[in-house]
Amino acid sequence: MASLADISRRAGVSIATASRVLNGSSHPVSDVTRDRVLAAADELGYRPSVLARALVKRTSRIIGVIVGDIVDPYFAEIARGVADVAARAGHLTMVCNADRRPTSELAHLDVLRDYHAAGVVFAGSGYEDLHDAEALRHAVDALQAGGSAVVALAARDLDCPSVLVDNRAAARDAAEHLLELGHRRIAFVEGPAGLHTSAHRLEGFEAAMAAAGAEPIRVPGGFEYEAGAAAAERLMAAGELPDAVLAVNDEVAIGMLTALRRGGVDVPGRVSVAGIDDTRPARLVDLTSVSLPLHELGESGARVILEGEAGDVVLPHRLVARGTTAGRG
Amino acid sequence: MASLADISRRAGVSIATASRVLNGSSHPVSDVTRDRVLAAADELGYRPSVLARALVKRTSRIIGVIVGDIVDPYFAEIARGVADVAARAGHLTMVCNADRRPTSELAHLDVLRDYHAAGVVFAGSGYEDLHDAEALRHAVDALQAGGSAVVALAARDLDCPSVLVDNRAAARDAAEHLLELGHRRIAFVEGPAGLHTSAHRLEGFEAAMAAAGAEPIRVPGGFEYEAGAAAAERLMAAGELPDAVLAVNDEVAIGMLTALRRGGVDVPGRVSVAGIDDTRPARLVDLTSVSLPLHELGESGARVILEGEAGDVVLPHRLVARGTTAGRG
DNA sequence: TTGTAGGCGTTATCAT
DNA sequence: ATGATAACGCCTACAA
Repeated sequence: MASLADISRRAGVSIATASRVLNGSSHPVSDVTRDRVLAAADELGYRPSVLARALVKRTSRIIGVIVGDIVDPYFAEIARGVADVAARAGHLTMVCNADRRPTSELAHLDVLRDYHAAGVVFAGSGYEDLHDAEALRHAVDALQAGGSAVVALAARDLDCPSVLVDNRAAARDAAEHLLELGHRRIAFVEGPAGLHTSAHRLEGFEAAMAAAGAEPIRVPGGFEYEAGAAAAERLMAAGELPDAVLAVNDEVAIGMLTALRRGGVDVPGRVSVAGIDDTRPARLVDLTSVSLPLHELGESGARVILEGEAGDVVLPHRLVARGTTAGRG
Repeated sequence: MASLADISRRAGVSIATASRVLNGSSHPVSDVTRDRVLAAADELGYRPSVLARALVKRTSRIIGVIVGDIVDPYFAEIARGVADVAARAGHLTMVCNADRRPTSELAHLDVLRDYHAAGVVFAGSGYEDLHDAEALRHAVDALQAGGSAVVALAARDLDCPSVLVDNRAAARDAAEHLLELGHRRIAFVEGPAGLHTSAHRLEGFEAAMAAAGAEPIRVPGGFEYEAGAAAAERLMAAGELPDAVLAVNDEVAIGMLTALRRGGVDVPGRVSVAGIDDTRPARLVDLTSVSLPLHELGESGARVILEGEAGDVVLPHRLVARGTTAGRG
């Protein structure tokens, strides 16, 4: 609460001088005055007002991360990546939970703009056919016009740099792994409808199947455990189980795996199961998955904001074969 | 970017008047001028500057939630609870990841203070013997002196209201469930050392065991999957398996469960496994657990900040018996 | 090298 | 009912 005025008074200098030494200005200041100011600031426990500073400089050291679901480990890992480099640069990162609702994203963007955020990171994928698409683009424009940097870490119809992973290739690699193990009847548990990521992963799967001349089986799903479990029930109820199943993400794969085993189905003996993302739970249950550089994604995102690093990059992924996939008996 | 000055000019009124109608002041304003101002604001797309406002009012509509680990579903659920009621009141909630490091907590508290946060919620437990305890208390004092409300959702050595769950009772209930099933040799996988929550849950377990005249077995652990898996390995390597194991939380229980089954141990046939928290993954793997009102905890926390609701409350929990615990064959 | 002064966008006090 | 105007705390030309 000690302000620059307090410091200047105590140090016997003008506010301007105090300001100059206290904010690393390049403006020359004699060593003696500098020391006096520093001493005064120290004694009074001076803390610059970020509010006042943001008001005049029109930018703050805040980075917003818009995530689709804060409980999803996928986003949590990305958020940590952002926070790590942001913190190192003295920036604060705030994780905003959009609950996969565009209107909620919009609300967060407004707030971020209000606070003159240094930048905002879109961690999740956008919707293919979006009613609020226009509004979203406007919000992003406004943000950028206000000096905030914007970066997307997944496919979005936004005019901003991006750091991505190749979801089609990731799904294709997983499918090919299953095919190489000798499986032909492979089911794909789809993600939420309308999401780019869902569509891309499905495309990758179908491409691999088509190339192998195998018949793809599609099962509706989602992004959460329950969806995987429900898909498993459906598969088991249908009587004829597939040789293998690839899920749109790890959570769904684990839901599938668990329900299958609970239903007495031997995994990987009878059916192989694989996921995508390679989040922490995947490693726990020894799930075959495609490892995505989630943390790096976040780090890179923060860097394009903080250091103006070039965007439009695609980071590499790699398949990690574990205990839930095996060759045909 | 349209400021009050712009509006007042366009509406042909003073800045003061424009301000009065635009911020729901109780100061009387004639209907005609009000309409003119409203119209001008609308045409110019006026948005009040939260920064300027916070600067003069010395308070902002930000609520900070300090979590120990953003990947932990326990915290995610609490954060959602806070965000839900905060959003309804037009407040923004920012989730701050402290990585279970007091120094990190301190840093976040500083920022929150800088922004004159309306309040801060400590979602996680404090440390029993903390080097930074003094600093933390100071930070909280400063926060409160600055007008921010503070509330703790777990045991902390802080001078602030709290909304809690009874961790001792929760662990005791779980242990009693195991005892009632006829188990005698029960192991407890402990949480991270030095954390209040860890200590309380251990106490509850030991109290139940003592009351039943059973010999408690303690196994070091942590809060994550890996700790549970490691504990399982240790147990299996030791040769003689316990009848049942209670883990300090669900993640550890699931790590235990998975490792046990992978090691060929029948759960719950040979050994029963239970956790505490009842987070989403627990329901997935059909884990017996103690259900804590995590979301409500967050909601209540937000309410004591927003509505000055009385603190120092203890919310009820309840045991949920599922498929990982069974009576002795 | 140091100081003066205007401005950032609001709110609030005091006149009118 | 309306309007000046002084804060709030800081930065930054422009002067000296």
